[in-house]
Amino acid sequence: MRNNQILTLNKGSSIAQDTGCSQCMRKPLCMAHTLEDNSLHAFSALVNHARPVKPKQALFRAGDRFDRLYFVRAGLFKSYRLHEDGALHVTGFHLPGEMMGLDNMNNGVHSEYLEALDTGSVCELPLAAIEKLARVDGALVMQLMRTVSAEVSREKDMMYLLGKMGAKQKLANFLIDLSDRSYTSGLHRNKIHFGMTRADIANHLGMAVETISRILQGLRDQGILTINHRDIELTHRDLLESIAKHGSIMPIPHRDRASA
Amino acid sequence: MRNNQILTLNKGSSIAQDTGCSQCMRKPLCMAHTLEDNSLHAFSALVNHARPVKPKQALFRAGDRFDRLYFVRAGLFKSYRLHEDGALHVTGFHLPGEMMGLDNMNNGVHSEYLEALDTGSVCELPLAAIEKLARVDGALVMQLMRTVSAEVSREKDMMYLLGKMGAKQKLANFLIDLSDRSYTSGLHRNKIHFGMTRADIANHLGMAVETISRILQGLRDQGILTINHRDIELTHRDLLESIAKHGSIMPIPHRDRASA
DNA sequence: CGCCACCTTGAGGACCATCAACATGTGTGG
DNA sequence: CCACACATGTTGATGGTCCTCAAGGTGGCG
Repeated sequence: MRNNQILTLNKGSSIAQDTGCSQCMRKPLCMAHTLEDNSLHAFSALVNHARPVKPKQALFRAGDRFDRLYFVRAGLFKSYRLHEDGALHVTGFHLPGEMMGLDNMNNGVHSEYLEALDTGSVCELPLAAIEKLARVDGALVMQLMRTVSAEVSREKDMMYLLGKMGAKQKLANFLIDLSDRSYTSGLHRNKIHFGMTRADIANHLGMAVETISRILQGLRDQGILTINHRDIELTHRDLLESIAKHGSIMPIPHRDRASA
Repeated sequence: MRNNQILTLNKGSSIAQDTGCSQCMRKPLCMAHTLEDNSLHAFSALVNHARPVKPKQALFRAGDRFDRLYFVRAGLFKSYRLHEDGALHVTGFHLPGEMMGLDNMNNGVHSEYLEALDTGSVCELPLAAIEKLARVDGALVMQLMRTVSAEVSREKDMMYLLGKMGAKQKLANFLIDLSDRSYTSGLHRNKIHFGMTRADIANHLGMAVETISRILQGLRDQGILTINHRDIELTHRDLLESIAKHGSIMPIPHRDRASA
């Protein structure tokens, strides 16, 4: 009982009038949500909607031509890079409504791999369409810029996390982030389902799998969350947030501070 | 004998016909370099050129309205964030030709601070202008996207560095990167001049100042570089690159490898 | 000259990666 | 339905890397 009902929308044929943006159930999340009716129509006409994707299927590989942007309609995706020395680095996970594939438009060739962890579907926006759209509606370009900017912002957060935080704080932030994004995608806020392995998480956060395991058990022992395979329930979000912010549980938040 | 000659171009008046993009000495580095003559003209007319900046002067602060993009014309800049707990995080350094200020267009308010480390100058592109320009020339939008995409790509590199590398490897990569970018900006490749303190570097790379110091001395003792205050000369770039790639000096690069 | 910011050097210990072994779950074929 | 293999996850012991604290050195600028 995963997201099959979404896929079936597109199953029978490729006519799929009903998969256009205006009636998309993900519209509130999509970058298209701010567009006016006529702009939305133009946008929708240029998008390839709801292409189904199977688990482990790759949307693109490093070296592939960079000719379109992707938006998650359903499912969970991960992107990663392969470095010269053979090291693999998981650069991100992608939930419904989020943009993917903006890894290196610069030289027209992807630098990342992008693959599905789940059954899912994506919408595709050809790069060539953007230029056209820009002429029709400048606001859309601005919206695209905003989406990209948000991505940049999130990556700076990630840099802070990777550079400055201890293992526990990293994981706490990861969980909260995932929880928030799941919630934005319409799922329950405190019940997270992973599609990724702990190795994926560890790799992404720059730590060892064993450390993930230990910290997770530690949080469970403190009664902050419950674990069941890849399902986690946050039973004490406040405490987890305290760890995410300060690296440990703060007794009572002070309000006075002789700050600089 | 820093970059004063550039500033003097703009000193006398603000008429400054000669500070337009078409004759800018930084043009080869700027995102404007791919534009056709007529597009370039339209672009140039909307840009505020070569605004001079004094050391420590802030171009914007977190909370300021996000209404323009900046391009370094001369000098060195650093951007940083202030986190809830009071922690400061240096998010990047910016050399001539590079774009700055795309930290959070999303909600129209900056999330970073951006300030000059040196005397310098910047060009400003009002956001409102982008929308106009898009209608004139779709290619410019694409160019902007490419610039942004390059930024995203660089940040992913940074995530890898912060998450996966040891201290020595981090610093080696930082030096090489700085060297390359200095070179791109027209300076000598193996003679780097810092405008930033070691504390800034340490903060940026997620390490302690003491570690920076120690590793730098270590590299000096190995004869890989020479240090003079904030001037560093790379005397054995190959060795430094080896450290940057593998975390240590590799004896002889193998060419045969039973890879997967 | 003396202050202050910046940098260096040393000693000790925390944190977490690593190695190793085991547990649990999942899928496959008999 | 069971047996087996493989992937994934847990748990424990050990050591290295690098942060922290502390003290001293250096240069710039009033």
